[in-house]
Amino acid sequence: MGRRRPGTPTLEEVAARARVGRGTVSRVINNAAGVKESTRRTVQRAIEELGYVPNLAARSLAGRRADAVALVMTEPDWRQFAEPFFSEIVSSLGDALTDTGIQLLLTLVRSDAERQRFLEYARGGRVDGVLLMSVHAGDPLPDMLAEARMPTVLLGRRSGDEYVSYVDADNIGGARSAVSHLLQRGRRVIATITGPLDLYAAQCRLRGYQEALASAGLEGERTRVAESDFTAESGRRAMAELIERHPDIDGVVAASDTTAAGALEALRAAGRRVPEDVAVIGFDDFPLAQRTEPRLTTVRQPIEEIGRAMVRLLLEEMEEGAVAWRHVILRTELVVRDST
Amino acid sequence: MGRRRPGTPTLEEVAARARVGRGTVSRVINNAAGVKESTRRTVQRAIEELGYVPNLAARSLAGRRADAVALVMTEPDWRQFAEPFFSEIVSSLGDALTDTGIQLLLTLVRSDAERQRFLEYARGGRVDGVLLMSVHAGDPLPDMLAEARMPTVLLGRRSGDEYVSYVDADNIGGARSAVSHLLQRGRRVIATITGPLDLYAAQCRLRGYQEALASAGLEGERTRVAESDFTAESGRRAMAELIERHPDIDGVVAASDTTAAGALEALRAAGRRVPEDVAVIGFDDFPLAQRTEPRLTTVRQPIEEIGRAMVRLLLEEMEEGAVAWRHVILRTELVVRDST
DNA sequence: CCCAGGGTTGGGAGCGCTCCCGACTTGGTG
DNA sequence: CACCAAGTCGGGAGCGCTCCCAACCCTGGG
Repeated sequence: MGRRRPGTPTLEEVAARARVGRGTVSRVINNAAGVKESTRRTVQRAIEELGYVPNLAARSLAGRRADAVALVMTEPDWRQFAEPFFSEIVSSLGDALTDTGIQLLLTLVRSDAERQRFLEYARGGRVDGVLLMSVHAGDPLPDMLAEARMPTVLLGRRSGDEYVSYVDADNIGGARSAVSHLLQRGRRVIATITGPLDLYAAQCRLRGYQEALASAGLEGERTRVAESDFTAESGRRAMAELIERHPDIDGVVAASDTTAAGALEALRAAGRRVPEDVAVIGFDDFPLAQRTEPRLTTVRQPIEEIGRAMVRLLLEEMEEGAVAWRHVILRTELVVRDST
Repeated sequence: MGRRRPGTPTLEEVAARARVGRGTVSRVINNAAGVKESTRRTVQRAIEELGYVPNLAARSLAGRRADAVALVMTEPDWRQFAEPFFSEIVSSLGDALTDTGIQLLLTLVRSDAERQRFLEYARGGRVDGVLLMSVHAGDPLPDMLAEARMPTVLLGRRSGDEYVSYVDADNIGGARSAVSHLLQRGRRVIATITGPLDLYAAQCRLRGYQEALASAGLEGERTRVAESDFTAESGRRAMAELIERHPDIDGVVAASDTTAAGALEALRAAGRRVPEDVAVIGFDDFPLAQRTEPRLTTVRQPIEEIGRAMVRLLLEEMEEGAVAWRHVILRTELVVRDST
């Protein structure tokens, strides 16, 4: 296992070259106050001349921190990763971390072995905190991290998750507003295409749909609900199924823009006009929503804010050492375009 | 910056509890030989009772290795990440690393600042090697890593890349075989939809297309070439454009399955039957290729082997300290389905 | 000219582990 | 029963950094 790399200059060597003490060099590289400007410059020159780079293992060991956080994807079906939601979130997290000096590391956890390995990595101190996305109902990872007292923030809660911090969008409210909008537009036979129902977010959106119908005095029929897995393909299938069961459908609330895009195709194939015959609403407001034909009315999730909030909560937990749990629910917003 | 976590037991404490020396405990946790079975069990019990987890920073510092490698995505347009190619590769790399005890970390490099930060991370010794995917022509990262003597393996070479290790598929050969196949099927007006041409892989596929046409004595017309960015949407657009320019097209070689899927839609929209009027060939052989209508004939890239080869090369470089460059070109394979 | 007090600086004491050498146990041999 | 090699073990010497306290340097007021 000879994995060592060629000798890099050490802090001590920089100190010798600049004719100062170790402490001074340390202060300079950490931008700490209390160093005379002239000294700082001397040290900086020595650093450049030697091409010095701090050894992060030593820094971690002495400083008891890693300056890195992990974003874990536990998606058992890792292909979901290809959905735009992931890349949008990852991007926003990256942005939110930009000037904290913290490195964002993505890791896959696709099996028990990988979960175990990651846990050792985290407990071993290679990261200071963990962001978890797309956590399914039975996943033990959050509890394991909690037990290890590792600061953790979930994206999207699971039902009953109180003893862990999370950031989530107001899925129920979003779905309600989608249905209300359709009702206002005079639609009366409204169906929904849900996401995978082992995801709490998908359950919430379904609940919002049902509640809105109920409070409008309309019967929420079970048969007007079809499940998808958030992909366009499954959206198409679900829509086809719904039309067949209920030819009189005049409105659909989809669980994501991707799903809605699939639904649009199915409607076109069935000869239904959108929005004239059937109005369609998506969820997420991804760039995709503006490129469909017609452009999609959709419930906007504030992805940018979600990322920022996750990072903020995580930093807070890291600061205080996970003594409290924080929950943030972000408001959604209906974006009306041409499909309703 | 109080980022420290609560006190974890140390190796020394385990040793004390098991009434052995530090060295013995170290041997046990590293599964080294030369420990009596009974001693090993005693130590193991102590480890469990204390819930001991090795401090990886200390291990790195003393052992001069990180037991981690990074997979860097330098895609300036990070949304490409959502393409299936990425998740397939990531999956195969994960598999290839499973029993090496090495943690795979994905990192995004979307800007100069992020590139700099990653470089410090890598040079600081947090990873033992770097895998680079989707490297565009002008990207300075490979050279920077080489200068730091960091073991590095590229996925897909860039033109003229000799002084860096890489793994690539035989893109030229793959494209040639696609064209040959169409010629055999009696097609004579063959177009191509390329990938983004600043990617060497896309250039190679284009070259293969041109060479195959030339050696069949057919004129390779420039106007039968349309560029895409590997997305379905751009494939659709490119195809529409091609049909307009050349209504007599009877064969198309697309630069990826996703692009081909887009092309299929455009053909359908234009009332062309596949394969009767126009034969279509994809590239990659993703699961998608079997779900299109009709199922796609495609040039298979051996993703699994690519991942394994990348890991193998990287491990070799890590072992010897980047003293040589290795190049592996993997054969592609034509998979004939219903679209030709 | 002396001294207080703030601004700088040096370097000891770890952080928790691996490496490795020397020492101690065995059990078999002569 | 002495002796030796192989099998086990203990613990010193770092790895390169941060933290922190003591020591030093000035400056200005008394």
